[in-house]
Amino acid sequence: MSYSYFPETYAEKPVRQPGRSNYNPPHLRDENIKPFGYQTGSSRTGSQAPNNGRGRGRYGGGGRGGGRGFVPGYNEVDRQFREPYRRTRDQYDALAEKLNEVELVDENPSMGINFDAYEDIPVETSGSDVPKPVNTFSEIDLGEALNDNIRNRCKYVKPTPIQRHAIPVALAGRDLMACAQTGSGKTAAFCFPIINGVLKSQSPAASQPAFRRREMTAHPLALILSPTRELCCQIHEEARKFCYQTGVRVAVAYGGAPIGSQLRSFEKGVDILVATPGRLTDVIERSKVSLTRIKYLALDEADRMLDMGFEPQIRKIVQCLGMPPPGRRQTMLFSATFPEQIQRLASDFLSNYVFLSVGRVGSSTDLILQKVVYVDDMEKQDYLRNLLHEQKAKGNLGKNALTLVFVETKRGAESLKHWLCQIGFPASTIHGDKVQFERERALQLFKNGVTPILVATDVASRGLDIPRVAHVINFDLPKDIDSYVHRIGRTGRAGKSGLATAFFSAKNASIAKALSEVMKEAHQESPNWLAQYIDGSSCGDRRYRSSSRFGGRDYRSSTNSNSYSADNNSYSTGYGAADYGGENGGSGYGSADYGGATGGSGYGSADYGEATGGSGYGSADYGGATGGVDYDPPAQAEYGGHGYESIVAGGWE
DNA sequence: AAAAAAT
Repeated sequence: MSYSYFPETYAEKPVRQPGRSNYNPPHLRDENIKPFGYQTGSSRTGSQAPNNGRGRGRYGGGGRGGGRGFVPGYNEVDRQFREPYRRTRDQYDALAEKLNEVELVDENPSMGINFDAYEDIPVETSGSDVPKPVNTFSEIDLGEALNDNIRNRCKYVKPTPIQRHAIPVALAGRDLMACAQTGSGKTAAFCFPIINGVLKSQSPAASQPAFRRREMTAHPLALILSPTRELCCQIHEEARKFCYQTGVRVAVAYGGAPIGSQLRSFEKGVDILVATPGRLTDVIERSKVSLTRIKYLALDEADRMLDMGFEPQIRKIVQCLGMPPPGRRQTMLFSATFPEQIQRLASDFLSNYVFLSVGRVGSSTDLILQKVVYVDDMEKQDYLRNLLHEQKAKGNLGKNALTLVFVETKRGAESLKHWLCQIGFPASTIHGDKVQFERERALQLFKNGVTPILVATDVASRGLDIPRVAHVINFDLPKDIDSYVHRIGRTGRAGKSGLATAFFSAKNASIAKALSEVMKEAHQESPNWLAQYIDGSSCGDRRYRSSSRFGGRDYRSSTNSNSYSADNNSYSTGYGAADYGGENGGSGYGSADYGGATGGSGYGSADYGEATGGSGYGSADYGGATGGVDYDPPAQAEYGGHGYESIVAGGWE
């Protein structure tokens, strides 16, 4: 197919028409939302969009509009940063410096942590001489600059339970294995002690003479490892917020992104390096980074990092690439789940460690309303369509709620997204077959509400903190209960409530037992029919059983454990619509959030066009967008609701 | 049998 009428240069240099566009995509027409990008007003959106398949070459330049619309000043720095050709080394450094010091503002300050939700949560610690927990940040000596950032910049008022217990342990220099429910503030729990330690070490990289001379090998004092690139970025951003104006240098190393800029960022010194394993190994082997001065090692999602596929890489990094041995470094492992055999494996990396668990290991929070429905594989799409239509019609999750749909395979993700777009639900996908650039953009489009549905593989199951995800749908249930726990943990974060719906089919018998246990622990009602799948094929599956049954326990023993709050009273969570309904309607997507975004450079129209159709699905998507299929709800979109049993709790209305 | 993680 030829689009010769459409000049090639057009895509490389998107034409910006002055003024605002009148175009408002159909799915937003009756809702007065203007997400990123629409304000730039290119006539290309939809109607003229070319059908170019993957289109990356063409869109290379236009793609990245306003990923950071909420960060004042960031776009300008970012834009300059992306025009390397005419810049000298010094200009580069100046820009890098500026980028490092750009103030990251909390995207959504109104979404503070709801601490009431965490009261009476059971906490278990074990190990010798466990340091006492604290109740306030001021009880901890984190230093003036860090305290100021915590209180005034990040608006953290008081520590979450995991922070109350983990920070004193970490500050005492002890190794730590910590389990805490999803969304309860683990990142800060390991970042604060690390930053404090770096500050106390008297030699933050910026002041080291070696780096004034641009020594070619960086020697970070702290290493934070994560299992996915997106999580790596997220931790890096968090850490930079905490480090603002402390002089502590945070750098990031992950695959799929150009290595050059990452390497340059190391040259002026690194105190804290946030990395994924592959790229880290690469930069170590190029002698750009050395681990010999590591004093702090943190593994986020530690159980994932140490499971079968990952463990050799981690072992290599921790044991073979110059890292000081346990005892000469401080090691902290964090996760929401920690199967016993992984704990056993992890003890290789630890020395006289404290085990800490807030809530039960591998349990989900009460804040998430979990539903399981039986849906035949053939009927899943129909069911999903009804569910989404009902959700939209009732608006019971709030107007701007985001829905995260998990599927089993990368291909499945693409085809489901394609179908969703066709029936009038703007969706995008994130999975490992996409290039990093596309992955990050999909996430951004989802966060911004341009595509309020994200279809994802397990790449998005762990750690990602996406505000306003009101509904997690397990279109395909995972084989592994830990994955289920992490997936549903994308909602119900920071003390907010959330909804999780699982489509259970005959294929999922192996997870039935573990699933009903997880639901029981979180005080959820599991349907009676689920029991009939339990005794059949699941009894042989020891792995899932053990992870659930021994959950909450330090595998070493339970004899020396101290219980701080034994009573496991269920706290009332109130599944009213407040969290995702009125509250967000007011402050979430109000002018504040999108005001900033609109002022930014926004998404170029090229971006929007491609994202709408989704990239990587060949011509049909783009053609679809052009023909108005993707964004034009088909006739049958009117929702009857007949014969469709409502599975959403009454309380949500 | 799938997903993720370096080029």
